Amino acid sequence: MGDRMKKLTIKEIAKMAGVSVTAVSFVLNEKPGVSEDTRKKVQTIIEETGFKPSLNSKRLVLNKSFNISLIVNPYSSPFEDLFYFEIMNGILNQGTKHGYNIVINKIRKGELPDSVYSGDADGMIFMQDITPAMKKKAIASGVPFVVVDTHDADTSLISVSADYTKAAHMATTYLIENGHKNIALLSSNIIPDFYKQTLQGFANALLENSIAVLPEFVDQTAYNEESAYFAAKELLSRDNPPTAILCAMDSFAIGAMKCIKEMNLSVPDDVSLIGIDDILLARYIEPSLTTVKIDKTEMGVAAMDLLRRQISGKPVKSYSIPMQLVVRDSVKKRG
Amino acid sequence: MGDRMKKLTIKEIAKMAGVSVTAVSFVLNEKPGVSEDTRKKVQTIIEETGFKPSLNSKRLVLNKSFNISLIVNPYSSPFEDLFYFEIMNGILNQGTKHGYNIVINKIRKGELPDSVYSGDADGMIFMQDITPAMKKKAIASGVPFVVVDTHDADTSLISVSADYTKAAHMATTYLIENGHKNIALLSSNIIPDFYKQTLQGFANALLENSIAVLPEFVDQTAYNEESAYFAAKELLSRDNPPTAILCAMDSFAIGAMKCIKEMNLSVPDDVSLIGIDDILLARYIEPSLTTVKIDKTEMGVAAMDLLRRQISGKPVKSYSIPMQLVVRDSVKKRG
DNA sequence: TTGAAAGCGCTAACAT
DNA sequence: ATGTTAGCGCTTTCAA
Repeated sequence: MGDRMKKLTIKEIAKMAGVSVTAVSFVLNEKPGVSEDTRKKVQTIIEETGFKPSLNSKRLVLNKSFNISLIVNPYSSPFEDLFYFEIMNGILNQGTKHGYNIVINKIRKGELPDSVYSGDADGMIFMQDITPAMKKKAIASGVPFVVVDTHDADTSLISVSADYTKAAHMATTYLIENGHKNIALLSSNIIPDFYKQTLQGFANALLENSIAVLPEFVDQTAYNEESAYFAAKELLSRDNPPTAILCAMDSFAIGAMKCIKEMNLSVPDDVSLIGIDDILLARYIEPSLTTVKIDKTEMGVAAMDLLRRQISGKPVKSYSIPMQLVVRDSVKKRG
Repeated sequence: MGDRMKKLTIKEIAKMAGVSVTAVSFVLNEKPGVSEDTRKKVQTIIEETGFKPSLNSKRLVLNKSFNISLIVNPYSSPFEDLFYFEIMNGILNQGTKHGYNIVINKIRKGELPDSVYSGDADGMIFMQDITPAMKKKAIASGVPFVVVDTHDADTSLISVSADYTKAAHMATTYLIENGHKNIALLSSNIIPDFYKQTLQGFANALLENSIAVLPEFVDQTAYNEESAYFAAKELLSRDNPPTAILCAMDSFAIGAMKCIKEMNLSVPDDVSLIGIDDILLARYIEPSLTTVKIDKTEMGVAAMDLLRRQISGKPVKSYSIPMQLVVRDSVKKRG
């Protein structure tokens, strides 16, 4: 309340409190160098007036933007968006907690957002793998960054991601434990390392249980729900079709499930399905999807923490997210 | 490329081009007042050096943040988040197009984000209705704002929203056209105006077709998927149960559908279901949900446009989003 | 412990 | 058309 006459600045506050601007600045930033007395006086005035220092000035003088640029790929399917939406929540909470604005930016024409070049980002978080060209640009920009949900084997990049080798291993083992032997893998070669990882986890689990890995049971042609639909059709049209399919992403499982139903087969009675990710939808489809849950909120939190460490010049290491099996209704125990 | 020695500033560029900083500033901002010759010279240097002016300085001198604060409610269910996610996309695209950063903020302890008070937002977009207290604070802040997806009857607020009266009317009419007479409404009284609107659209459609509005067929106790589940159970346990239910939100329909299935009834054979919103999930549940689609991306675009007009001091009027029926599989034609 | 004052990198009013 | 310069509101060095 009170007078809207004069715009409040640190100078005004100083005058009102009868002290120097330096004193006010110190109080605002909780720095030592002012007497208890002065501090009290200033605090009182600040509270009475509801003064909030201008972030813009602070930005200029400190050459810091207090912005974190969250960079998303413009071409992601709704399901992927769903996946990233949860990550965003973690980033947002953790960022706000530490005084950062989270600014959403999309990649346009293969370029980093302008704001990065205008010094308007203290750090960047890339959602999803980035191209080599983008990687180069990111490094050249000199702005600290971390990549979330990467499958890139390049260990020089700081990243937060899930270990899909482990996830695939976990899922496959669960299938085997439930009596399945004819198990297919439905994966994607769009991201080479993703394919490598899922295949490796899948194959290892099979081999550990003395089950052969058959090439005709490994499909790498999926990249979204629809392509997974056709891949599943292919897989199930064989003479000796699999009794279970490991879908490297939940969204693939959704496509596969659609296909199976349309073939008048039943999940899980005829074909069992297991996914990886645990996207929101996994609970709601029918039957609900058994999957390996990757904690996406935690991915966001971890990404933000890693970025903050980088910004303050501390050493950082990439982080791998723990995961766990979520049993629902899409896998059947076989005699 | 080039020397990282000297930090590039407008001053440096001016020196390199052999002109004044004013000239450079004019060129950067595409203002008149420089000769073609000078403009060329400056542009060349800018391109060669890849100079990007500091946004921070610009902010300070123009007393503008170039940030739009997107304020979200921290307590929203995943389905609502889904709804807002699409709106966000529209806001983001339109904002970026006009040089604004979109900063995500959550309401904490009933307070506007700090950044609003620190002059760090040129405008605010509230996702979802705001409380009267928040409304007061928003107005007092002096920062232009628009509310997206409001049901508030207060016309002094600038908002972008869907006309739920119309949506309910549309949905009910469709049910009637399909031979239904015993139709129930499943709505929410959490937001009073939302209830009023949906009820009105529902009742009008009924009355226009000479069908009585029965109080026992109007339920206002839903507010999320779970509560809708119980509300549906109540509705369907009557002696003379409805053959169709209008669910005021798709998420209610999801709860209702679960209930119906668990009662060993079929959608749509025993009970038809229609929703409003067309959230992503509506396509994926089984049976897929017939609903009234509200274009959420367009809501975001419209909100951003309204906000920009406000910021530049132009007159603005609240905007109502067009909608359309999306026929899927949850409504059955009755003899 | 205190305060004066020099910038941070821009924009724009003003003078030339 | 061009250049000079005074700020914008802070932080921080330096002197008192």
